[in-house]
Amino acid sequence: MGLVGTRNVFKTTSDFSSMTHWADVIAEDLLKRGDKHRIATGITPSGHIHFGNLREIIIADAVRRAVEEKGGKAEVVYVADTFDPLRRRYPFLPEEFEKYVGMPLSEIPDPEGECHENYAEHFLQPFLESLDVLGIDLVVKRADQMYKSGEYENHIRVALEKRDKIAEILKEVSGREVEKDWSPFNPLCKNCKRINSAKVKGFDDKGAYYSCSCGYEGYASFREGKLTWRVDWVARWDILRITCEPFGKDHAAAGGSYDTGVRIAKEVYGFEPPYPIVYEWIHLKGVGAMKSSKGIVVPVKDLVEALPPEIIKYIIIRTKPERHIEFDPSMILEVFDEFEDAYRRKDRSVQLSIVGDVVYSDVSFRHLVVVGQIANWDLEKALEILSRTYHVDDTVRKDVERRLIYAKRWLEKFAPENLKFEIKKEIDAEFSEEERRFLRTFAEKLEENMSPERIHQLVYEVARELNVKPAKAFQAIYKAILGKNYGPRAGYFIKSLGIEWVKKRFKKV
RNA sequence: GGGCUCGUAGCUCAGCCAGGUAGAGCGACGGGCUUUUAACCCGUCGGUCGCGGGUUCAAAUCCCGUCGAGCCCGCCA
Repeated sequence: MGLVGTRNVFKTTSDFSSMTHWADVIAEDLLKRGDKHRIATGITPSGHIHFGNLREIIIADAVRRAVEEKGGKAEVVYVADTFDPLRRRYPFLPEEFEKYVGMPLSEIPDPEGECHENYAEHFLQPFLESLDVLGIDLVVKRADQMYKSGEYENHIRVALEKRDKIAEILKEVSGREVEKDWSPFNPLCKNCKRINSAKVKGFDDKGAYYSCSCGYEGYASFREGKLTWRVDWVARWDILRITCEPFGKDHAAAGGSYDTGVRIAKEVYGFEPPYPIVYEWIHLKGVGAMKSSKGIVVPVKDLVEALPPEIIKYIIIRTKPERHIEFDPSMILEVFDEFEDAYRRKDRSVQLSIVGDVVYSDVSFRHLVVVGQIANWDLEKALEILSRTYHVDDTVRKDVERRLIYAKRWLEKFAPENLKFEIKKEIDAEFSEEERRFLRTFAEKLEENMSPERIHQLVYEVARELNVKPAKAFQAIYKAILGKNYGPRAGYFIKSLGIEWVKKRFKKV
């Protein structure tokens, strides 16, 4: 079977929209070039890694899956730019961090105490844990370790030897002339520990002589410094044998780092640059693009705690990379609806989003939010409630067990207030004579075996009988149970609470 | 100055790559049932496909131009 068989399977499913999914289009393109691929991603851990950053990784993962499903081999590599200098003291950093500006992130202490080995790890670790939850398999490389272990040595030497050629390309492509004493290699100063302040004065085949703005003059081996970004990126492609890389549109601008990278790859190092996937930014509704530097951010960690992984991935995968995403945390419930609907249609974006062997039942997330609150988040209780309206089999049980937790966290973190309720232990409201009469009569007529629909109907019947407005009747019911005058659909709600309990409660008013 | 993306129903978007005279969801409106956790069902309304040219028997779709919106070109994805 192999390739052709696999391909046909997905033809039929994705044909629902009569359009091939972007990840499949890219995968097909890649497979025309070869059947083994390595997809690179890279994020600088200079601050909280956020939802916007995540887009790059999820795109890479989706493409990897598409390539594999079509019979190719692929893996995702994540290079953390841990050797980049701290550009400036960000607003979230303590004042004393001023002194670390210019030093590599891997050489600076954890900004929040001793919890991690260094600055970079502090932001990197939680992100990597989140990726694990998202079911994204990748090879993690840390730039500082790559440099320190000598993986870059040859490429640094070549860059220094061909310094003029690189300068020429930079000028031709970007239109910017580099300074006379420019060098593609930035030594790490032994004295001030900064990686962006030393000028290269000369080099041999093991290292470079430099003079730093701090006054120090010395010699750095090719393991004690890094290449400037535009060259670093290209060297990385070559060292790691990268065939494909998603990157933000900033790098894609004409004369930007991808453009110069293409020429440096071909003319300096002599290899074919990777297949580019340019993607747009994720905007926070009403706020603008997410920027670590501006503090406009939804940290990946928060997201992963409150939303099932497939939903997070779906938000990104259903949208073509080149389109920007308007992310509105308050509207997430609609995304759940859409996802559940797409799940039933076996939508391609859903296939690419699902982690492992997760199977959905017919219980909607919306429903779980209500049931969970009634059951006070107790799984068995929730299942018991559900069993009144669903056939609870193993699939439902397993699904509810997993998603109930998310329903709870989502409710706490993102849900609008009007979806939240709490069953009062004791009646906690004032009632008019009319309301009392209604509740008592209603309680008397309520019978154990009534269906939710029947109960709902009964509200109207009793209200009519007593000449009470239905709206008043419902309000009385919610006041007696929740202490508010609105709540979940009454019939179903009462059934879920247990007829006996409700009868008793209403008689007490 | 250069580049990218977008402009299709009130809103969010699909359709464009491989042209065949417009789709979905939501909303609105009407009804099923005289508000009940964004309840469900049925139905209706709703678009000069930003604008102007060109190619074609045929253009939302291809080409050229133009306007508008957003964004990127200091290593901020």
